[in-house]
Amino acid sequence: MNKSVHPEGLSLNISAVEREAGLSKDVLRMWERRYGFPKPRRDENGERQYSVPEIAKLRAIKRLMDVGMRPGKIIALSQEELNAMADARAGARHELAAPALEREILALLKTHDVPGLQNTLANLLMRQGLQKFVYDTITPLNRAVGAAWMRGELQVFEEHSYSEQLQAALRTAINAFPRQTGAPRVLLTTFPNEQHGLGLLMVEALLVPEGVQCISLGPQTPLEDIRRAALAHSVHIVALSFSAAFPLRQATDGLASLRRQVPATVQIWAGGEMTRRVRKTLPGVVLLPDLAALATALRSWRTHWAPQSP
Amino acid sequence: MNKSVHPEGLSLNISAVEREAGLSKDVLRMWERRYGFPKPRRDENGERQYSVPEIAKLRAIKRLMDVGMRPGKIIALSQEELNAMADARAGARHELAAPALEREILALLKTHDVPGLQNTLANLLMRQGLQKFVYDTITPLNRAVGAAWMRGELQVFEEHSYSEQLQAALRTAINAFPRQTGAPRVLLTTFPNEQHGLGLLMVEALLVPEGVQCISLGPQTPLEDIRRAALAHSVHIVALSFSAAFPLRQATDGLASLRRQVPATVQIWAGGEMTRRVRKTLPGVVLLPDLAALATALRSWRTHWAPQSP
DNA sequence: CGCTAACATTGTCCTAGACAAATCAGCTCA
DNA sequence: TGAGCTGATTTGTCTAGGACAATGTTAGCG
Repeated sequence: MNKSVHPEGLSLNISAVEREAGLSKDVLRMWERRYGFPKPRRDENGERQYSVPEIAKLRAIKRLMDVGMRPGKIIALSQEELNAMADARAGARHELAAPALEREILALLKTHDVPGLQNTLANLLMRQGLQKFVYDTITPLNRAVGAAWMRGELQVFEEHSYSEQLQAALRTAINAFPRQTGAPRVLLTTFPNEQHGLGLLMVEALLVPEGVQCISLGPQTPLEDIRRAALAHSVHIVALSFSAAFPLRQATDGLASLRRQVPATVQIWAGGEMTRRVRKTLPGVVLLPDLAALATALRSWRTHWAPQSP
Repeated sequence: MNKSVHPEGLSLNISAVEREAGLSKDVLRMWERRYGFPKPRRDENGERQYSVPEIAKLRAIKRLMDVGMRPGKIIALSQEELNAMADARAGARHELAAPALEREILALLKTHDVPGLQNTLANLLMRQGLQKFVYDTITPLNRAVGAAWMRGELQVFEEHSYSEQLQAALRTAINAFPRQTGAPRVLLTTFPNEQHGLGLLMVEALLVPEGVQCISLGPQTPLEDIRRAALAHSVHIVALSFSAAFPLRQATDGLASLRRQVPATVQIWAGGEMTRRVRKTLPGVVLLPDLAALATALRSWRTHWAPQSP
């Protein structure tokens, strides 16, 4: 079964790599066959044992693939070349924005100053207000933390710590708002296999101050239950969040299927990093490639639908 | 609802079933080989197309397996027999007490009254205080919800909704306490493959009012990073939570390994339903089979908090 | 009783081939 | 120029059954 524990840290089996790198077992085996990388050594039972540098490189490749690169083009590159590539992309996109704050937060994370982190986040939240906090602080911060993690500057537990503190802060702020009863009523969740609940919380943080009634199911709801929940709560909108790593195919199939299963009067919104990779338009699904699109979609819903009730 | 579409509603491919039922592709294929169920029809490419009743039965089987049944014993039963089995299990455990509160909450869940649920929870929390709320309300409530889910009285999404509301309430209440700086400092997390974070939140809710400084990493921290985090934060205690279904062996191996990796002066606490199944005593690991044991362990730590054996 | 050893059950990993789906490159035509 | 089409290339998922590791159960022995 799962002997994924790597107590002495030397190597991991294929299941563990699937988890750590986010690449399916099938893909790992296929790359080995086709490209010759990764080429893990085998244990006495002939099972693959991946080394730590191999995993690091796999993560780097995955990360680049998540923003559109194709494996064949980059799999032969060295770790340094991959890092350079990622830096180039990240740098190009937002070198203008003042990274002072980001540097400060990263420093707090690296020195494991949890109270300092809590203070800083709470402070920013108070000063900026919830919505501005999400737009102007969390979004670039997430990017910076993701990039630092990729470069190996952050440990896994430091990233966990960041995520946990942020969620605590957001949750508290959201709950401070009076309970909403207005329209629209929005169902919030993610598909199975999508672990990241932070996106949901960010969406909720943007919607609740607008008087939207949010019903969150947390992450990982089976499709069938999303359908049932949408009907049971008579929601106007079902909003799904997808992180960059989510398999495109699974998302589009699932969205199409969901579209067929809920009444046409119910809108389906799909947001998160992943949606930037979507090429074809999905009929009956509103794509929200960034948070600004969320505000637009809400305004649009209110002008077109608010008078009637579905 | 819109009846014109029953598009693909009639069958799903193996990936979709993996998601919906929570059973891996390997397992689905192996069951077919070994037990002859499920036996999906094949499409024109020879690929498996599972029917809706098959998926329903797979879900029922999975549910029973999560509470310890073995597939070989139940896979041949009919859907009705499976349901009966679930009833028996759920009923047995909880026939004595179905107090008013639990019935009330279940009713709120079944009528999808989210505001009502929020109100009721917030009300209880205020009246009882955080710790008593955890002991006297959440613990029996979790049991009741689990039993109802077993019996098929609750949908997956209703259970998600419960969990989400509860976490929101707890998180807010915890954050309302002033930041702690005292001793002990406790690191909170779970092993990989342990999804359930509610237990962590409950522990935090009990410790924070006692002046304990909690550092939570959320669920699913790799062993190696638990070690690093323990050292980086110089914690006095590492507390881990395990739900009932967690593989015993994986837990004991992991705990033993962790014990070797962190200094002997750092205590390791292991709590959650799973720990009731542990027979042998794990040297250097404090088992907390229930929440009362947590309070005891804390008191014990505080009375002789001089570092133990070198 | 509590322990270990043998046995039964169950899940994961293996190979390697087929083919579907996405993307790219080159072409034609408005 | 650029919009659309076609075919080639790349990439991911599915298939099959065998091997064996991990786990649970039972029997036998102190």
